[in-house]
Amino acid sequence: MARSTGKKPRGTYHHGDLERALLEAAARTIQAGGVRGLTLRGVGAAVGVSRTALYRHFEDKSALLARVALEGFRRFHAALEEGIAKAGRSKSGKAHGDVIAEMGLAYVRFAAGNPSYYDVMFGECLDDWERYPDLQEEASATFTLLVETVASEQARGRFGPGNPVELAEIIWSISHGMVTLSAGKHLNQTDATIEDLIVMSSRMLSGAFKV
Amino acid sequence: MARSTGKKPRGTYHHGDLERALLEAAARTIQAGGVRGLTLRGVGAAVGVSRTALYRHFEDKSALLARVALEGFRRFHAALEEGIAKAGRSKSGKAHGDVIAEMGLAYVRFAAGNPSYYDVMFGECLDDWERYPDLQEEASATFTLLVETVASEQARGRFGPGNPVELAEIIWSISHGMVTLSAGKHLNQTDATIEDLIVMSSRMLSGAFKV
DNA sequence: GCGTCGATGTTGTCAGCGTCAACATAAACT
DNA sequence: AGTTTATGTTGACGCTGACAACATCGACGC
Repeated sequence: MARSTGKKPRGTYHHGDLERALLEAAARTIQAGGVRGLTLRGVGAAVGVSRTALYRHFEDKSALLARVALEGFRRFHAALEEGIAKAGRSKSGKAHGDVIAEMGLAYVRFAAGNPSYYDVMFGECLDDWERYPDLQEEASATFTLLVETVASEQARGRFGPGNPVELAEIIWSISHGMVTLSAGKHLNQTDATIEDLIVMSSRMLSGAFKV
Repeated sequence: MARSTGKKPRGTYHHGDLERALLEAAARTIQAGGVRGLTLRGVGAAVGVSRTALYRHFEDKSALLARVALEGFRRFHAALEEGIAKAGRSKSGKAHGDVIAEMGLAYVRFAAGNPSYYDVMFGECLDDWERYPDLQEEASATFTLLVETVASEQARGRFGPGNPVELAEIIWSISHGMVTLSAGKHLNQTDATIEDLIVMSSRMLSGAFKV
C-alpha cells in the first residue's frame, strides 16, 4: 500500500500527490451530482482516504472548491482563446470569421460541455472570492481576453465604437445570462438553440453602429 | 398566549395564519443572511414557534423557498409592468419613452432592490421546478410580458424584426447576466453602472435593424 | 353540554454534514 | 539511530433537515 519506491518525484508522502487526486475526485463528484452533492466525506472515500485527510492540503471545503474553480477558469480561458484563434484563422480564407460570435460560441459551448466547472466558477458556492487571489487573477485575465478581442475587432473596423470594457461586459452578460437561464430550463420557449441566440446577438451588437 | 378570542376570521387555529407569518419570516431571514442563512429552526424561532411547526404548512424546506420565490415573481412581474407602463406614459409627452430600456431598467432595479428575492427566484437553491407548477406559471407569465412588450414595440416600428420570443430571450439574458455578474462582483472594471449598460444594450439592440 | 375527531404544534430522535483536537504513522533529515 | 515534521486517522461537537410519536385545541355531531 505504501509506495515507498522512489518512483514519484520529491514531495510524495504516504499517498503520493493526494492533493491532485482529491482535486480530480472533487471535479468528478461535482460532475456526477452537482456542487450540492460534493461532500468532504465523499471525496475522501472516492480517493480511499479518510474524511479529514483533505485538511492537510486545503484549508476547508471552500478552498477545495476554489481550486476546482481555478482549474475551470484555466480550461475556460484556453477554450475562449482557441475559439478566437479559430475565427481569426478562418478570416483569411472563408467569409465567416466573425470573431465576436465565435468567442461567444466558445463561451456557451464550454459551459454546456462543462456545466459542473461552470457552476463552481460562477455559482454561489464560493462566498468570498477575496480569499483566493489566484482565482481572481485567472478570472480577470479571462475577462481581459474578452476586452482585448473587442478592442481588436474595433481596430479592424468590424465592431462599433464605444468603451471596449463596457462592450465586453455586455457581451459577457449576454453569454452568462444565456448559459445560466438555459441551465435553469428557462430558455425552452423557442426552437432556437442557445448557439443561435449567440449568433443573433453578436450580429445585432456588431451591426449596431455599422451604419 | 392562546388567542381564543374570535377576532380572526375562520380558519385561524392555534397561531392564526402561521403560514403567512412563516413566509414573511423566511423572506426577512433571507434578506438578512442570504439563502444559505435560512434555517427551519431559525424561521421557526423568528415566529416564536417550534422548529417543525412549518411542516404542517409546507412539505419541506424547498417548498417554503418555492413559496418565497413565487412571492418574488409576483412582485417582479408587477415591477416590470410598472416600468413598461411608465415608459408608455412618458411616450406621448417626453421624447424618451424607450419602453425596452425602461423595462430593462425596471428589471435590474428590482434585482438590486430585492437581491434576496432574486436569488431565491433564479439561484440554485430550488432544484426541481417541476414540483411547483404555480411558480412555473408565474415565471412564464412574467416572461410572456417581456415577449409581448417586444412584439408591441416591433408593431410600433420601434424595434427591429425577428422572432419576438428569441429577442425577448436575448434581452432577458442580458439583464439576468448583468444582475448575476454584478452580484458576483464581476462587473466592477469600469465606471459604468449596470443601468448605464442596460441603456447601452437597449440602444444597440433596437438600433440594430433600424437602417 | 359533551365527546369525538381532525387540524395544528411540540418533543425526541436520527443520519449526515463541516470542522477541530488528539492521536498515529511514516518519511526526511541530522 | 533518533528526532522532527509532514501526512493521515479517529473521536467528538454543533449544526442541519427530516421523520415519528405525542400533545393540544378548535370544530362539529349528538
